[in-house]
Amino acid sequence: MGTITKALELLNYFARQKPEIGLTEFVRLVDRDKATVHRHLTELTENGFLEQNPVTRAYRLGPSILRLSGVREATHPVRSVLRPVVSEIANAVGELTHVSLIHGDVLSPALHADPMTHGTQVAFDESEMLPLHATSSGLAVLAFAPEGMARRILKGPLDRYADGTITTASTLQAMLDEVRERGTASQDRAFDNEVCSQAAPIFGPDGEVTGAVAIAFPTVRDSDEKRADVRAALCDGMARITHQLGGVVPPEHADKWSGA
Amino acid sequence: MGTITKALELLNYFARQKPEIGLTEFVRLVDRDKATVHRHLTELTENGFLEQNPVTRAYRLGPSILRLSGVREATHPVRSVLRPVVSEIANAVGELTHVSLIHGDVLSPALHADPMTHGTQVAFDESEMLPLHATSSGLAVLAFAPEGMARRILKGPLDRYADGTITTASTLQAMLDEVRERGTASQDRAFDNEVCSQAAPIFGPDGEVTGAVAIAFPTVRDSDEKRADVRAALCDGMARITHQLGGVVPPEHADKWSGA
DNA sequence: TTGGTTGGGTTCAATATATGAACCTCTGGT
DNA sequence: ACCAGAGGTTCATATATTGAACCCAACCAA
Repeated sequence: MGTITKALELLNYFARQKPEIGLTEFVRLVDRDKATVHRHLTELTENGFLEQNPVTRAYRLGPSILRLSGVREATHPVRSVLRPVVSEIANAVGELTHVSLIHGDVLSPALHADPMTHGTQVAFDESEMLPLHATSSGLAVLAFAPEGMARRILKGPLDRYADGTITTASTLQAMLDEVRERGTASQDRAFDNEVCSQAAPIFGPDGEVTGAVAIAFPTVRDSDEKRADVRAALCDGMARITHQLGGVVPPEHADKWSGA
Repeated sequence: MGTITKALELLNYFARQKPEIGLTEFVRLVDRDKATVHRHLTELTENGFLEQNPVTRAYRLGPSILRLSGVREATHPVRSVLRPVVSEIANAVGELTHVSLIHGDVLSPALHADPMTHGTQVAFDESEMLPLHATSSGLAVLAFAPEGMARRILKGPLDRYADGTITTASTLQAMLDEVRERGTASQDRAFDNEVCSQAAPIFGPDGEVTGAVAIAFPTVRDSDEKRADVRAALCDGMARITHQLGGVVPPEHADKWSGA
């Protein structure tokens, strides 16, 4: 593993619940030598990717991140383009809606909207990468992904995240066939024991999958009626989002989302 | 210079005008060996900080940037907290308003709002770092910064950016005294030959300067009346922004901005 | 077809660069 | 006064980075 990767990995430990991390804690987290970690941290800090709380000396994400995300938004405005439509879906259904994009063999959350209409809500951590086999977003992606990706995942270890996680290649394969058929993926307690979700794929300019839009809600609010609503919202949403991002729904599959 | 810094520096070459950069172009830009640059680029790509345009194979900023900026926003919401107030100022004055934060010895833009009420407008590049001696934001910061920082800048080379750039330590020193007196900095043709600007400092929790809020407009629209308006907006804005960020205006200076 | 150019990407020996065990310093607790 | 745990530093060692040269594909012109 290269030095660059080692340093960048440090950034992944920051999350909503853990906005600041000290040197020693980092050493425990990544299990590398203190001197090494310290040098990485200072170098990241020098470049503005981290900044130090002057009183606790703990590190937190720095201003360069903001600057770069500004550039990316200005030139490739995924978020700002998506925000209105994702919010609209979230408000219509009344449940947390998020869009995630493929990044290697996991999904990277790009945007989420939470209507906050219920007392309980799904906690969505935008910093957490989503595994493909344990989320409805992942299944939606995999079902329409190129051969190689599905093969890699089917072969690889299928870690268990919650009681309902698919952990065998055969059930995953069967599930993917079903998703390909229906156009949307549905999961209950796959990633978290209290939430279920549905998702639909999003396509890029050449009709290739680039990510997924998903709606997640507490299992306790599940019902046949709700599922139908959610599915309808996703069928509508995936088309709009795909279109917004300059993508096209592959014609051979298009009918799956047009009807309902 | 460490490997990490070399790699991260690559990210700085992306800007609004240059959203995608190919391997060879990078080699020219940074003047390092192609193999080295390539390894850095691939490593950044593997970590999602870059992504490759599948057709041109050129690199652009990747999804991890979005993810991390989401985390930073969730835990340390500078942008979303600032957006309404900055927009409000921009709309009130009718000119481009931006907030920049100190990052080493330069300023890193954090947010800007452009009311787009005029035919011509200042082009603001959120990816460009602002030098302290050649921008009104920089002067506002320097005037209230700790000793050391001002000393470093006064000593260092004062590069010329435009016809009005301050390039001698003595005039800079005089200007800083004046800014400290007035509370706001004003510059004409310091960074760009067609724009002038005014700025006020922003303070952190311990009364230390953390950045500046500035209003920039084409020199052709300059007038005494406009200057007064802008200054008033900044005096109001700096207090609100400082407060929003959990900072306090140092009591010994506070009167400078309260009156007007 | 050939030959030339430009861009992306790869190889492998040489060496510059990252590493880690041990050490230092400061703070807070007892 | 002592200890524990935090952040940070040093310097010999070895490992990971480097760069000249090379390969390949696409494009262009003759």
